[in-house]
Amino acid sequence: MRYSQDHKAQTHQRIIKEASVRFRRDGIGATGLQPLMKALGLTHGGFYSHFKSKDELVEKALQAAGDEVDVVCAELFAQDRPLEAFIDAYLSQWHQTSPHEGCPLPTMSSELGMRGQPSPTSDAVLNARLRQIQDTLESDDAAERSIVIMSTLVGALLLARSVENAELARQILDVTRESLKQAQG
Amino acid sequence: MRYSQDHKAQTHQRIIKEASVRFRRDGIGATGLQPLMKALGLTHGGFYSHFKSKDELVEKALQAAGDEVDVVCAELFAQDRPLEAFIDAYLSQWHQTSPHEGCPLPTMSSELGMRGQPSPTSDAVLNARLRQIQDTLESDDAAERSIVIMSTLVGALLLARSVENAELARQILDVTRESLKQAQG
DNA sequence: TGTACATCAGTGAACGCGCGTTCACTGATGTAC
DNA sequence: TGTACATCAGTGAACGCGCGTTCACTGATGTAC
Repeated sequence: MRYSQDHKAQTHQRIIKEASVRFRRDGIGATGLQPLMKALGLTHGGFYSHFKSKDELVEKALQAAGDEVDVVCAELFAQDRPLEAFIDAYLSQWHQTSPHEGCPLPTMSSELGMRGQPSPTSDAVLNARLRQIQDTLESDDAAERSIVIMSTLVGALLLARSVENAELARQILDVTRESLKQAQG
Repeated sequence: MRYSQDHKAQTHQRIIKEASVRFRRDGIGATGLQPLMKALGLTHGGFYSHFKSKDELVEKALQAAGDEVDVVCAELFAQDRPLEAFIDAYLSQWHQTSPHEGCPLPTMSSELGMRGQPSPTSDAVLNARLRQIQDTLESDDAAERSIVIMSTLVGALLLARSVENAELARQILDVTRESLKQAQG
């Protein structure tokens, strides 16, 4: 059945959005296209009138996750103390327990790194964050500092999420947050 | 056919060793038991006379990877400037390109975190590193510092491995390495 | 020491299942007259 | 404005495949006599 006007574009976006959630929460490999389409009230066969492969969806979903995070970060970096706001948000309890709505780097990077053909989209997401951090720093080693800060944020969130001991998880976030903020003076 | 003496124990260890390599290199989900056993010159049916499930192998393989890394780290921490030696090794080009022989945290953590039932083995691996770092620090916030250092190391390696741009990857490792070493004074 | 038997690590076919992908089809809508 | 037709988003069965797991079986070795 042919649908009205922009119906296809809407469905296209709904698929990307749901994929970006599932890839971040469950992983790329563990996310099936069949359950994904079913969750949207669609049948799996229709998938290929939107994307030519799962790989293409991965690319689009990663990009969408990046864009989503861009919006949130734009607000954070518009605040009084932008870097502190960003660090607080990145290492918040909310971010720890909401991988599906958060930064795709701690969840998807390892799988993306293991794939045969890595995509530049992952680089774009990282570079967007690096540039934002860089712009808040006055020092002449701003580029270098931004890399260290992002590495620390990504590592701390990854570890906090993977650790069984809830107290240790909390400590990783708290300690890292305070250390990074303190380093900014 | 019944094999001699400790033949079973040897096979058991060979399976664990091969799994620890593949889980770190390819990921847990992407590693099939069939190809794994075949690579050892065995048939897949025999797997279950060694382990009761893939999950049990994951646990054992993670532990084995941890033990393996423990040995390497013991040597590093026995050197003159133990923390610098550890940081240099962790963020070395060798470690970047050898996930299958390296620290299981940057490769396996995200998948372990996504599993329903996380295991304490992952915590044990992390805690082993934290304690080693802690013991080299004189400051009274050694515990906190060790957490931040490990977060940074894990994040930097993860990002360096996942990024497409080789120059950016190199920069992530170099910049983070120097920053961490400098922070030690 | 030589023979009969029990053990059990490893074999290989088979189980059901979900995966990504293909494809002939449907039928409500947009378009042309 | 009303009718005939073309479009194509979505359907749902089917494809081959590899997954984790089960199971009846094999046969070289260790053990008992």
